[in-house]
Amino acid sequence: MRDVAALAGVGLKTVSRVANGEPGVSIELTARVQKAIDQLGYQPNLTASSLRRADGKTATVGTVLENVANPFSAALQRAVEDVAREHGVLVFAASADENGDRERALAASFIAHRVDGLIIVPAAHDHGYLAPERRAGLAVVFADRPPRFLDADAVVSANREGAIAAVRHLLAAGHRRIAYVGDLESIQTAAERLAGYREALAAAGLGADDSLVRVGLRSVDAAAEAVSALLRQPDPPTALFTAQNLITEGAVSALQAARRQHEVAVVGFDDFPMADLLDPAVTVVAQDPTRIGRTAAEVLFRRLRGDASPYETLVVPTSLVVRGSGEIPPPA
Amino acid sequence: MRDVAALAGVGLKTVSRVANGEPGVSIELTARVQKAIDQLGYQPNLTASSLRRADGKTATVGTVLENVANPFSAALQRAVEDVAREHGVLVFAASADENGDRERALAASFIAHRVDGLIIVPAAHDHGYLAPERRAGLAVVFADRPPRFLDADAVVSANREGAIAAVRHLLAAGHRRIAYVGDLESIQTAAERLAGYREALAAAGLGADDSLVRVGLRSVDAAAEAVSALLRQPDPPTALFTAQNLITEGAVSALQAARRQHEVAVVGFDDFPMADLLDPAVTVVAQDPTRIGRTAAEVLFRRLRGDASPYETLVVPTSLVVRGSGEIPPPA
DNA sequence: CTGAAAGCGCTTACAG
DNA sequence: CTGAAAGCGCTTACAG
Repeated sequence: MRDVAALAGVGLKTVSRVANGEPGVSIELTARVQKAIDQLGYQPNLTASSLRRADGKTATVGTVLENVANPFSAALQRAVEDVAREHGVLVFAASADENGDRERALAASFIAHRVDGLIIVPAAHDHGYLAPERRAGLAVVFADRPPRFLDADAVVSANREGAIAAVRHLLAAGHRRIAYVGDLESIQTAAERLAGYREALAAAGLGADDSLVRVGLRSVDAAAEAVSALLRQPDPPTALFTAQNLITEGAVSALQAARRQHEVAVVGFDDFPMADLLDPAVTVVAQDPTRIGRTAAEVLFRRLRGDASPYETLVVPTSLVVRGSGEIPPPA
Repeated sequence: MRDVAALAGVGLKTVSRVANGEPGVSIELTARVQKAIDQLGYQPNLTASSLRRADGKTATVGTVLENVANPFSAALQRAVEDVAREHGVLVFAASADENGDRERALAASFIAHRVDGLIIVPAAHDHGYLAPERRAGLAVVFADRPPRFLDADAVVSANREGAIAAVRHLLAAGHRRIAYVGDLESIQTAAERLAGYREALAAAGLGADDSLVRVGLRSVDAAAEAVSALLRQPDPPTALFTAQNLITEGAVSALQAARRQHEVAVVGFDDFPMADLLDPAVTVVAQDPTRIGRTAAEVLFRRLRGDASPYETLVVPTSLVVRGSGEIPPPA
């Protein structure tokens, strides 16, 4: 910028005005400065300007995802990117892999880089660590799961309602022995889905049968094994509610291995690619990660614009996508 | 930092030394400074330090992907993130959606934010625009596709060889009428795959039959329609080489709709989730986006460390994953 | 071992 | 309309 000013024979401030499109520079000087800019290939340094700028904004935000490589996180990230682009803001992406320490480390790194805001899919179990930063002006929105020990904006799926819809769908097909196959109960969304499952069964007058509940499954293989075991037990389920993506995949794989995919009904929570091309096609309660991401980003930018209304939790509805596997009737 | 120095009763430089873990500060002063840091909740400002620092590095890099939401891009992004983390570097992610102007705009934005390096999956057809920045010290590595009109490092898949392997596999099963269903020929990787297809056929003494080549397909639906049309033509193919992810999905969907998925062989280029759970499971030539991303990032960080050896293009091999659809024999 | 002065590239708050 | 001085939060290059 100094070089541009020297070449154009003007003051530093005049170059700054031209570079930022500020009004009040004569046409003649504007042209001279522009010419010098082009000639030197000058590129403004946003990081320097944000340092001095009154609001201190860097025009960057960070997302802490579960794992960019999984479709849910990727769709959420893309939605955040699209909203950020409308605001001329760049997005850092990072994966915490369900590791609370990693989440904290990533948040700290984002803060050191002075992001304006953070969108976090919680891995940690205590978000109090963000309180001081927030007081210092950082905007934070939680996505997919609510924060703990911190009052903040959050955008989540209707987990309990979605689970209820899934189980009701199986009940309507005539099933009475419906298994729940799910992730760690310590994950808030997983707990909500299990609660929904229990609530739907209770509403139908069915007691809880713990032999039909399998939780704590952390991989496709673990889910497949759990389903295989369920199928082999004395009084097996006639239908499965699989409470998450990878678990649905494991369940389908186990049913195929046992050649029972056309006998045992399945409704999965969360949609996945190719679900409609499987045989049978898989009925799911679909979440809407794009809408979750977009909504979270919109809330974030509202806060950055100064909105100081009370924090709120927005719930994004799920939708039942009927494809075949969930409509298999129980054996006569 | 000024506040910390005041509270600890030391000079600014001493705080700087403690914050950066530089040696040569007495134990006593270190303790006093540390206490002040904790008490004030001081967080160093990386963006300010990089401004003054000798090397000017910001400890950030940017990736311009096709679209974070697709599995290939997402896996690549994740691999870049993992390598960057080892170097204490944060990663911006952005999607160009095959739009060259968007790629340029994103690169310009990253440069304004003073990233140390860029990993680009090319959408533009001329990368000369990066030459001045590179001279100014920016590191750039291209992934998945080579750059044009710019000498630079690139990491790509063995597209031609992979296509040859796919077609040879179908030839070995006895097929003679093998269709090519692919994306825009203007995409360099797509052109390579088509060339590989032609080369493999020629090597088997089979002439080119243009009625079996469908290109320019930009969506799942377009691919499905093209395959439906192929199946209806007078002398239909007995096997399909689908040259990309979404096209394979469309082809499988069209075959299922025609109930011919067990009669017409398919080998796809690029693996996809659930390929092994389809009926028949889909044989593919798998790319390795994780390795592409990791390799590109490693090259980038080598350059940032000062490696000035000649630019090179690294080729990541593909692998044939035999699952069923590619082993269907031609009708007797 | 410690710290005062200068400066990174820019914007702010003025004065002309 | 134009620009010189001060300062954002830090590191560099010194001097003690």
